Amino acid sequence: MSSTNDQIAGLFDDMATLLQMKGDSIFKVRAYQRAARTVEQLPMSLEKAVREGEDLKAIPGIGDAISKKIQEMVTTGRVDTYERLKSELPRGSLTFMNIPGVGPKTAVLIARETGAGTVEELERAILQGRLADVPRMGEKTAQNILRHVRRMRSKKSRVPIGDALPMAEEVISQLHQACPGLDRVSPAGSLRRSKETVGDIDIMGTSDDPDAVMDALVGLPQVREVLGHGSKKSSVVVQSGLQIDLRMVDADSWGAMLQYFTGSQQHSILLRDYANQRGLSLNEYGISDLESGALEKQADEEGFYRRLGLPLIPPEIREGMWELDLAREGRLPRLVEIGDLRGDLHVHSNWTDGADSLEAMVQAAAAAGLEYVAITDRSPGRGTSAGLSSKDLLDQVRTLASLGERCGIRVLTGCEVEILPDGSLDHPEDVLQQLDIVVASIHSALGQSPAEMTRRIVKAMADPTVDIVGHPTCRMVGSRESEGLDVEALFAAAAATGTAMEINGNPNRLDLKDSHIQRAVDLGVPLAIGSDARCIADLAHTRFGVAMARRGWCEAGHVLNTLPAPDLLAYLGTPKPHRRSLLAGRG
DNA sequence: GCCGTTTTCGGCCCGACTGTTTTCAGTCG
Repeated sequence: MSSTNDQIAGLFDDMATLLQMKGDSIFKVRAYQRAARTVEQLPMSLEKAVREGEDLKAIPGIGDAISKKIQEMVTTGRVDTYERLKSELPRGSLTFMNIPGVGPKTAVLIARETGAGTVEELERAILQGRLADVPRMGEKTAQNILRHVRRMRSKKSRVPIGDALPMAEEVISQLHQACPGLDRVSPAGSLRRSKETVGDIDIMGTSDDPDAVMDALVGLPQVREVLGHGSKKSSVVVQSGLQIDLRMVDADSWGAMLQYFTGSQQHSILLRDYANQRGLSLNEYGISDLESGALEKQADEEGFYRRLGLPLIPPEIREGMWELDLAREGRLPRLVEIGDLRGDLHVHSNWTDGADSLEAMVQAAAAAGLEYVAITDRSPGRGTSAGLSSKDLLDQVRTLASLGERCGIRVLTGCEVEILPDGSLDHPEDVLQQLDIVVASIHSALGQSPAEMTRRIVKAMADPTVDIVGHPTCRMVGSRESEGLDVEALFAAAAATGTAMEINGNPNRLDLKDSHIQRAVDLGVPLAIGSDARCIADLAHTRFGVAMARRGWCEAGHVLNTLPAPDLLAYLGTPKPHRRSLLAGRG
């Protein structure tokens, strides 16, 4: 029997809900919710941790009872308490919790009183007027539920950051154009924390004339529906189906507001608890003294944390894990920034499946201020997309010789070589040896078992010519997860052989993902942030790679392409097992 | 159910909004 961390997190979320439906202690409910959030983000597999007898109680928010339930889930595939709780409540209760505005109390009430077990049955009950008759309901509530059920159907669930961030940036730029009085403005919520997908877009701003900004938002051409239009908060749905919430706040509370609406909720709970212990109380306007009740407004976020005796905690790690403990001890890492990247180590051209020429890509990389760029076109592979034969690759190497000088950037010759199903590489060793850098990746035979995949990648890492494993887990955001792949084994091999793992910035991949990056950092695995660009515009995808790296607590010193060009070349010129010391200790 | 520079017991984040209420429960972020 096996259970993934996500399944265990889902179980704890459901348990929290069921306990709440039963009217159990809200603190017990919150304990399960916290455990769910923690498990979801854990950098290592709980199943493996249980098998190896590790102490789960060292994990924040996991104590005696929950640790036993994790063991039960991993060893038997089910948790008795959960099954029992579920059987005590009416069918449909958990389902109705997915309807916005319907919480545990309402979900049980409508399941019990209407007898509905599915959303379709509930919809029929509402149309027949059977919900409005239920005590504590009413016509208005019934119609609201109906509206939400119908909107739920047309709304897509979560949107990748690669779509959401540009959309938010466009809206912000449109608002600036329309409203000269718009002063501060920033994304908040999960978008500001750079989660790989977001449920909606939160934007906050300050202005002398907030109404004008709100009017501008609801009047934007891409707005499909206006859900709310006030002077403090407005909500719209844009063409793509994504919801955008805009809040206009007073400038003197900007810091407290931004902190509050950035979350995460778990981070807020821990921070407020921390403040309470120091005689302070936090809300979205500022910080008040518990005794006197006097409120100090906070105009900027740094001051907000400083008032609590803490350094500014970067939004990307505000997830209620270890960030508060480390902040208190002054041991927060200095997370890698986009400006730390000196080059891009994964770029394609129209010699294979890219859209732009070698020269155009190199020029664009130079214009972006990079010191170096590696051209890494695909090998023939077994797939349909045309890769470069070994002969064409060597032609490309000769073509590149003069290009860098003309464009004012160091050009590294390279390739993205396919790791064949047996773990061998798709170019002969003597060809690969002539390149500055080799990225080895998998695009074919994805149907192999996770164990075969693991062996295949580990074998490729043993090859002395392989510098980086590209998109190492072959995941695709929202559609294909790397379940079963032995990431621990990959990282162990990477550390042992001195092979770097890529953080692929293509927003459809984001591979490694945040929790894997965190684990890689812990294990001292070298990392490389690459755009995997296929056209000039894609070069900017490194910013998504950096965002994921930051969520993975990654510092500049962990990342290969923060090295200046001469240091990187010296690194690549050193035999793999001896490279580690050249990167370690930086940043 | 978790947790401890006041504690192994007694605490546990905070405010806004909504609808159905005669003073508040439920939901959300």
